Amino acid sequence: MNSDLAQTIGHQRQDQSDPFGSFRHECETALKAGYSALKKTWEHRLPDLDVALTLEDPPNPTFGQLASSLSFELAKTQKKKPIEVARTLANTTRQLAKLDLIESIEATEPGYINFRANLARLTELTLKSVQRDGSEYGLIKTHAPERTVVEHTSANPARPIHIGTAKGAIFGDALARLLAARGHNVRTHFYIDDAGRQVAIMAYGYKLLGEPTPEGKPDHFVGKIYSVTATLVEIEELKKRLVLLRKTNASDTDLVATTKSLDEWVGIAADLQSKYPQEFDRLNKLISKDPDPEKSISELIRKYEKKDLDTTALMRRVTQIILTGFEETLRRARIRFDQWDWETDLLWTGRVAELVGQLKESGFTFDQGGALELDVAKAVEKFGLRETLGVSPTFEFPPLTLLRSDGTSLYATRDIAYTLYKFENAERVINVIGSEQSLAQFQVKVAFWITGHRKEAEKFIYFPIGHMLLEGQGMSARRGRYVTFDQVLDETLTRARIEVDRRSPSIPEELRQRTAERIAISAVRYAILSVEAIKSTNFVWGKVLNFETNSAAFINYAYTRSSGILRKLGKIAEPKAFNLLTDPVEQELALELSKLPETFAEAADDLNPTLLCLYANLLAQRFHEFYEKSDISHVSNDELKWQRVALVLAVRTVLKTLAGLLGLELAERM
RNA sequence: GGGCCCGUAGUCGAGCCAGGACCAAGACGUGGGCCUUCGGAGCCCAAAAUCGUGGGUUCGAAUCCCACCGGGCCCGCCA
Repeated sequence: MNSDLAQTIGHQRQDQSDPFGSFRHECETALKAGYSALKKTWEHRLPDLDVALTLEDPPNPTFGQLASSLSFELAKTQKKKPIEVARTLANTTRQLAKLDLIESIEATEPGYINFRANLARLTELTLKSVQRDGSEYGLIKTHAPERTVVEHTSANPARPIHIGTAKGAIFGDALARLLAARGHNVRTHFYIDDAGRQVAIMAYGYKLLGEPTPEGKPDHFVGKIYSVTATLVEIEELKKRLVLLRKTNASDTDLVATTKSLDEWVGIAADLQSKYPQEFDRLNKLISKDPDPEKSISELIRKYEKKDLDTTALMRRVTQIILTGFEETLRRARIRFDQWDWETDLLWTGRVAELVGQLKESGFTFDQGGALELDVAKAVEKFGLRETLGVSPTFEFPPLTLLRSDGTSLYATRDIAYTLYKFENAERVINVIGSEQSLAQFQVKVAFWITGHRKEAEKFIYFPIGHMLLEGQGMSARRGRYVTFDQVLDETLTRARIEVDRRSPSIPEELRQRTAERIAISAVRYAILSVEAIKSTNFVWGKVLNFETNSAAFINYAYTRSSGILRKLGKIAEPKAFNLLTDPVEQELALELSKLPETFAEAADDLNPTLLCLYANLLAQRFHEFYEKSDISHVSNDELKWQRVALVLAVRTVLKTLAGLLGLELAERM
């Protein structure tokens, strides 16, 4: 454990229970006392060590629940064998320790000091804590709450959300949930990139068609128009360029490349035509009437930036249609946003211009053919940022174009202004964005340094999302080789429904559907969250749709089984104590429950929801083991029965907490 | 050419930041068991790993450092 985390745990509020943390604290105190005592008696000087850092999880329960490797460290200076040091240290520590949660302290080969927990006491403490704190159990609050903005998803508003973007949405949403539960003031933002070319193309096509009322899901409807329009316009442009190239006797390589690109687009057009024949033919006719589609589109962009009334109305209208569809999809996935930020608002409010002005004054810009460039490399050297940014001494920072020669801004420029904007009401900003943006995110940081926003530069966190492969291949939006988030949710739901129908035919129809919905959304979210965000994920239908092997179903099943127990019992009573839970499966289960606070704090502070997926899986596993071995409804000893019921209730409480953090939905029956 | 990320059983994937009992968690798949007990979407057992390769640091390396190899991505007056 690092010192930050140790400190975090050490500074926990008194009123928040952390059973395993209390055990850890006892071990630390004992070890510190033992070590100080030893320092006074030994001839060789002992170093000042943070003994808390030497405590670790032993590989298996026979070595206790915590172990210290301190003796290995000391053996060096003492010129003794680690095991000898360990024996002496263990003896001293044992004498000075208050043995409450600690059962025993022993030295073992080759030199560890093992701390065995008093599992009876720990079980009791844990169950009391869960009973007392209820749904707040485990959600220990940070001692340094921060106003935090989490920007995520920010899908291009020109086509439906695909599964790659969905990964960012799910991680971003889980991060926001974790941080909020940790006590931070969290706001989620969606960045609407409406100033770019794609929205203009979409609006262009939409207007040509006479602004039809969407049929079916709005984002799919307008997205279709975008794809067709973009393809047709691109083909027009390539044809024009080819004519020009021939006229000017251009090089063969240029001709070949352009021809090849044209062929590719014609292929894509053929696909689109067969998929959407009506829209394709109509748009094809309409666009061919326009002498210069490219010019029409550029004009839309220019007018929109200037907030021309008619253009603005059109652009906002069509973007809003897409966003309505986005919201519908995101709502299905239990993802919500506090704020939707329009990129064009940054332009209209003058924030982008202001930023460019500041950068110009800094002296780190230069002119290149009328365009304004930011000398990123120079700034990196001037401020000595290589180490701060964690890049090697030979990293070449290319300059960043801030303004085109016609004076209009670029996406990167607006993104810097946007991130600064997010800091206006936050101390920390987390950008959940695809890993391909890493250079761009570096540039944002450098721009912060240049404009004197050093505090912001430190508190600006780039959370990269690794690529999503589709059945082993890269996805391609333009080739139509991608899966939409809606498709994934639909397919998973269909499959979940079949499973529920098969396994629980007695449940009423309406409830079966609701159950299937819960299982489906949980399956998708868990499948994404259980693999670290940075890793590229291979999306395989068979895997997401397989509930028999899916961990979300496994976790839910633990919950369902607990429901079954309670249902069978009918009514329950409070136990007098927790002293009869002595079976290893019971104590292992309680031990797992005792670790929620530490696991949660680490997951939230390290921005690592995957950690909680693993924890949830482990807890479910412990519960299933308990379920197999430990009977409840048939035991004749009532006190034992109610004690076991209390354990079951605690598991249910923690499973619900975990579900809330990860955005899973638990079904009572499945 | 420069850089960033990833590389752990047939497959997927924890552990790496904060080195320690690692003959490496868990899962899928494979082989074998368990339904007169609260729901078998489960439990138990078994086989399966040169931790990409080679050096180095260390009492100790999957973990830190260096080099190399493989895969992905970025280096636009695109977004």
